[in-house]
Amino acid sequence: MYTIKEVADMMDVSEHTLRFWAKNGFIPDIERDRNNIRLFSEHTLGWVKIVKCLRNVGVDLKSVKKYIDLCLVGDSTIQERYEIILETKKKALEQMEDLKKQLELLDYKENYYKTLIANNLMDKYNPTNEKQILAKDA
Amino acid sequence: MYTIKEVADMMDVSEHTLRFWAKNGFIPDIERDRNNIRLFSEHTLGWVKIVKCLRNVGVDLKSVKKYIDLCLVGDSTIQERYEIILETKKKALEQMEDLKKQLELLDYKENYYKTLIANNLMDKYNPTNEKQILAKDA
DNA sequence: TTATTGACTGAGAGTAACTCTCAAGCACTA
DNA sequence: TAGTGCTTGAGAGTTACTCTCAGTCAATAA
Repeated sequence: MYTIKEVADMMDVSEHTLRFWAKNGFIPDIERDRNNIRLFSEHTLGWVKIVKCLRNVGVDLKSVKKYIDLCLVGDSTIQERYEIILETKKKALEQMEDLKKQLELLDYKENYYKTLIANNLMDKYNPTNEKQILAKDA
Repeated sequence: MYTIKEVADMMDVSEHTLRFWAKNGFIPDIERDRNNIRLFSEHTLGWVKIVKCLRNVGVDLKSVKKYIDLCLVGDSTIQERYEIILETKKKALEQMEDLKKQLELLDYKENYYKTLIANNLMDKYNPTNEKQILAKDA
């Protein structure tokens, strides 16, 4: 059993956020000790893990709630949950592609600045490096 | 020269967001026609591109502003801008790693549900698939 | 035994970054 | 010349936290 602080450290989610998720039904089955302190079991960590995963991939809380509630309903929702997971995977893969594109631009900028610094050159007339970027994109 | 709508479509950023960015100094040098309508040049698109890139990687607006302002100052800030780009690249790569981890969990869930559906099995006692996930992680 | 330290609590205010609504202006078209 | 469609700025609303605060409780230090 873990305290909220331990879970926050382990999962890299703030205590505030964990409380917020707990209060709003994103983490079911949290036990309490005799002093009303939350105790997270391994089972409960599973909920935290999936909520964190969905949020990281950009699923909004409303949809996360829907998924959690489907889990709680039980067997009859397996197909629906499966589809949500597939949909979420698609989103995640799109984000990967997007990140890769942004990294290309960052790489380009890195080299641009590196060259400028190495050659002690100026970019007075071209603050966004626009011409180079477009030339490269074209 | 592009209208705000054209830019919004091209760059996949909403018109609202473009106006918000423009109003707050994230997109310098936007011209206007005689009816006060914004006209985006290729040069201006460069700004949109870098703002979008930084935001997508999770850089907050305050830091984006800092970078933009450094660009506007000119040559003397090249070193500092270079460091910001390096820092941002690091963040982007971390996000990649994170996304990969989330994808592993999603893959696991996908297979779990797929098997359940194929075998018409139940997950009554294990709504978060906790045991399996931990077994795999362990 | 008292005092203080530190983790925890719920309620609710504050924040970032959009996101949306609205009334108004202008230009084209039937 | 009325309507349609696109634009404008101002400002309200939304999401998902994020932080502050006053208060409870248990354990340790004096």
